[in-house]
Amino acid sequence: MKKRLSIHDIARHLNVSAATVSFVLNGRAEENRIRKEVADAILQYVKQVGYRPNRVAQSLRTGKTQIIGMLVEGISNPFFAAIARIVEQEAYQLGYKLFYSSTDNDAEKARALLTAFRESQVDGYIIAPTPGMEADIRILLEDRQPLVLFDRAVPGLEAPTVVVDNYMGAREATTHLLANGFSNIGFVTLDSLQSQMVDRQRGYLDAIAGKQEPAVLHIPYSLQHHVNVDIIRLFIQNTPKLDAIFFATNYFTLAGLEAMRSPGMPASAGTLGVVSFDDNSHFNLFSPSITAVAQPVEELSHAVVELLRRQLDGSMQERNEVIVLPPELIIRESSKARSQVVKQV
Amino acid sequence: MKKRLSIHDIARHLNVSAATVSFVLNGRAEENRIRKEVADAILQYVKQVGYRPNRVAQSLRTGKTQIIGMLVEGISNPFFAAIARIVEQEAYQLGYKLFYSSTDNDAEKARALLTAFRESQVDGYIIAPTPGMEADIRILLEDRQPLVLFDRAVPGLEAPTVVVDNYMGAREATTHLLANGFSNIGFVTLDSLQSQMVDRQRGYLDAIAGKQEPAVLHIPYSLQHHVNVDIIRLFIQNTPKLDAIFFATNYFTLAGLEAMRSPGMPASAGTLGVVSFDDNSHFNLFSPSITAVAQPVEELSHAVVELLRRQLDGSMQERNEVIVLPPELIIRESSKARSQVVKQV
DNA sequence: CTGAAAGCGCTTACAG
DNA sequence: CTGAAAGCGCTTACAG
Repeated sequence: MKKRLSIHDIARHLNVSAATVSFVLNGRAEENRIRKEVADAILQYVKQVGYRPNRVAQSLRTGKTQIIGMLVEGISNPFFAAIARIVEQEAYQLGYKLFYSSTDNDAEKARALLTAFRESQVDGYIIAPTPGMEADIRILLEDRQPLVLFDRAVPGLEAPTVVVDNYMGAREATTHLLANGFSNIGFVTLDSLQSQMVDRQRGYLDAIAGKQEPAVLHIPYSLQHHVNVDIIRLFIQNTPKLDAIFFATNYFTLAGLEAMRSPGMPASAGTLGVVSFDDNSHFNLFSPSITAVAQPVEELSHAVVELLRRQLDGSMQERNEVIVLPPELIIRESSKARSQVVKQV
Repeated sequence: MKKRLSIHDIARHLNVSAATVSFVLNGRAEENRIRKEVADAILQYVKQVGYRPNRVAQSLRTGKTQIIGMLVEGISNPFFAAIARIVEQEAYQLGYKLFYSSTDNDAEKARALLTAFRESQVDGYIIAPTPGMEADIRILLEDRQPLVLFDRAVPGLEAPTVVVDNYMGAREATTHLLANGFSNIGFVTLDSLQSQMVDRQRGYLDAIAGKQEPAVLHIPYSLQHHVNVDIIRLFIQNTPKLDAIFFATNYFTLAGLEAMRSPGMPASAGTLGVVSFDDNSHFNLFSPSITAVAQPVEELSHAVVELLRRQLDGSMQERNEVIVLPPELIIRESSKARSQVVKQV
């Protein structure tokens, strides 16, 4: 009960060698011309005693762990949770387990996690890179570790990458607001030089160019939620002509909605147009429901796994493919022209 | 660059034995009376070449992986995501990595995951048990694997467990609705015999006893979201006097809110009182904001880690401790008295 | 104070 | 057709 059986225990009991057991268990009985009776006896006995090979020993011997390490920004962010979920399933089909951890966008933490993955000999890496990870990723590339970046590119680094067209998504969303009659659109974003944020801001700026002055709020990362709410509240109060806000990421949308409802806000806050980057399963339940730039989570996950698979099986030559997927604007009530909103209330 | 260094490479380069390097690296230089110059030279060289021990080899030798395997129902469920996040951090403090996977409440999938954990030689298990997992968990217990169950108990199984008081939470929520004048409260729950669901239903039934007839809707697990919406819509339409609904789990609340808004619903649907089991960071942004029975996620996570720690370090004697935490009713708008819209029958 | 050697549980070239 | 042996990279009791 206590002691787990080893392959030698199995072999001894059946009067064969460990090698024979190993071949049978790995489906290589045929090519090693093991007699069918022997193979069957092994399979039957293994099943009977519930023998399970020790993956640690297998890994030490083969150098493969069949594990993929994934670094997301935060697993409680629905966007990353959804991707992790799908990647997990697809990886499983390929015979890999997926282990994921959250970086909180902190390079130190990301580095520690990467080291842990490295020491654990994972077979491949899927990474939403934090700022400051460039050197670490470069080392992985030099050591020819299978690797895919997603959600954001690392400037100056050629690596297999999957991103959405953040620029297009942001420009389209802003243009949509303008078309619906909003004329003083604010942009609330992360104070970050990460590619996805820079691109979203460019999209916003290009859309409003010549039509209004920019009204951009940069919020530092990893403040507490209620601080974000306060900052956005001040922004709204101090930007008098504001009639709409485009939030560059989903948790700012939530903070922004809370800010608009907080006591002491000007009445106009309730009628601000709203668009969010990143969709959320709850956005259609809000009142008004929230217009969002949805990232194609399925396609994105699929592309990530595919790029990794081609490295794992050695079929990828040049490791510089960048896949850019189009986001989709999902139009709901929060961005409707004001007259329509009034009718609804 | 390509070949990773082994402890022997380090030893050879410094003209010491691998044993010496190993002792120094593991902070056991003192007790093995390694000369300080030797120890310093090793540390310095190791740092210089960036040597990283191979955890796979360490694990094979020591039998410990410093990994904890965690099985949740679904990592994209905010309740489980929050717990996984906190447990991950606390485990990390104790020197353990946390690997989590989703069972989807499917015993087959859970069993496969458990096998994978087992083969990977994880040092401990944290499990939200699915129905039908009893035998598997019993085996783990018999093999004296460190183990904590959470969110639900397995009837007939003595194991370290952390749950909230589902009965009290549900009874309190129902009583709250009654006190606010609702008199025909529906209960929408999972068609499941799992302890947490059974307890919530008992809480509801005890609260309404003698005050109204039960109006319970049992929905099978793992239907698609829109099917849940349809089922709840029919339930509302076919329960004419219904004036409030208590949803037994968070995704039913979301489906229910969507059902209430769907076209063709009686006007009264908009004024139904609502309480949800499980809070959600978005519930205060809904209109009306949603009253919820919140589980104490921090305390729960902390208790789970503590119970596991005491098994990992051998300080737990009897493995039958069950920790029951009180949930908290968070009162928001959706359960307010509807004095002005009371229609007497 | 330090080294040589065994062994964790596998896989795989090699020999017969 | 099958077995004996080496070796993956560590740790640790043992010897000196």
